[in-house]
Amino acid sequence: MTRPQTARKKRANGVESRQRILDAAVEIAGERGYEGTSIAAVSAKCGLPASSIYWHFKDKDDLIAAVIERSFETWLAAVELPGEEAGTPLERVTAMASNVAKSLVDAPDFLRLGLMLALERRPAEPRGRTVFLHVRDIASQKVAEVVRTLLPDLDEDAVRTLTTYAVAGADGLFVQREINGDGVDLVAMFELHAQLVHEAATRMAARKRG
Amino acid sequence: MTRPQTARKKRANGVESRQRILDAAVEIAGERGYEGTSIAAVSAKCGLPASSIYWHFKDKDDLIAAVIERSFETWLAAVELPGEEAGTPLERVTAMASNVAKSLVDAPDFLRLGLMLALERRPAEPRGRTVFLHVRDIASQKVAEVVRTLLPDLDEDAVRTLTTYAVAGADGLFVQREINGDGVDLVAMFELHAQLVHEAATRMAARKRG
DNA sequence: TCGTTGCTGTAGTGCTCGTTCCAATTGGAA
DNA sequence: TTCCAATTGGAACGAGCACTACAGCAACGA
Repeated sequence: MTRPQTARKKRANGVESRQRILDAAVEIAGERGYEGTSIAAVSAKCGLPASSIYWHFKDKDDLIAAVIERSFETWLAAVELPGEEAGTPLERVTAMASNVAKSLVDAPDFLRLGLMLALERRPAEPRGRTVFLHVRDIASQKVAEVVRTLLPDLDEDAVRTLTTYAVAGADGLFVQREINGDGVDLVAMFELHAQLVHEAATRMAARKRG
Repeated sequence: MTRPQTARKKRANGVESRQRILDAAVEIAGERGYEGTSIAAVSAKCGLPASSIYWHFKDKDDLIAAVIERSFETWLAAVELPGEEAGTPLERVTAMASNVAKSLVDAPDFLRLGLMLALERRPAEPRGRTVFLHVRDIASQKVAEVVRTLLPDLDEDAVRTLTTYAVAGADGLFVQREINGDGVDLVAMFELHAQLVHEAATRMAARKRG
């Protein structure tokens, strides 16, 4: 292994081990879902014994929740509405959609695991599911805020409808790409989606004014 | 193997038992996914011992595949494009979307389980996943056929893009409803979706002609 | 030098899983 | 009646699961 014989790490491995466990867990959980993620598999992939995993995390539930939390933070950073200097509202929202698409292509594990957790209806809901629904809510509110910023005329009902539709389209296009692979140009589809949502939004705003 | 087959009485329970097993399995698998569906749970729910399940189905994989197959048939029957007497193309496609939405509200287990299977990436792919991807492909082709019927001018590239987008929207809206519950009016959202897709389609057709 | 803290390594625990084996039961065919 | 095939019932299997108990060891503060 990569254990430096000179100048041993300060303390043991603490922080780094935690990261290694999370790295292994996000990969396995992103592929196999909650039940499919065994502690033994995570242990094998990160090279640390099960007892280390249980030293860092309370139980499997806690581990999965931490996986969701960490990968959401990474992912959220990639999703920002470009500033006004980036052009017209349509151009800005299209650029944002394009960024979301790229981040989903680069790191699909987060959303794949999240959707699997969200779809399951187990009697005792895992904490990971709750965490995902929470961070997903944050993302939704961000989308709603973007809609309000770009089209201040819209009433809250329209904002809610558009937000639901926008997020649903993102989920659905992601799923399509997961299923059909590279046959789906996710960036192009997201840009089309942004365009259609923008169109629907302006029409709703016009109808309200008219 | 020529058997008289004269309105024979059910020997033991044969066909009915098979249905009972499938009924129990579709419910559990729709809630808990592949790994979460244990033979013991199915056995408990349908009241038949595990050995009966293994008499009717080769193994767990075979059972899940049969679940997908049967529920797809039920579901597909609900999805037809209304005939020309139903009005304009937009009205017809909107009505079709509305029907799909209703069928998903009534029987969400099929798509929920299918999406869970589709998202998982296990080393040895379960047959249920293959079956779902196959029946999903059938549904997609049906959508493509509807697009071609209503707008014969479109080239195949546009048809493919529109089909992908239409199916993705359906998946995404379904997921939204699974997550947010009755807060999402699935029928209304599907009708909005149909409208936007129709709009995009006519614009694509016009751009080609122009 | 000593004790404490932080983490790793080994070797389990009891439980549930998918699956199998085989002995009953049951109703029609001979 | 006897036989057979279609089912059911029950018990057991080895494997893998989440999780734990506990000893060992490296680095610090004292």
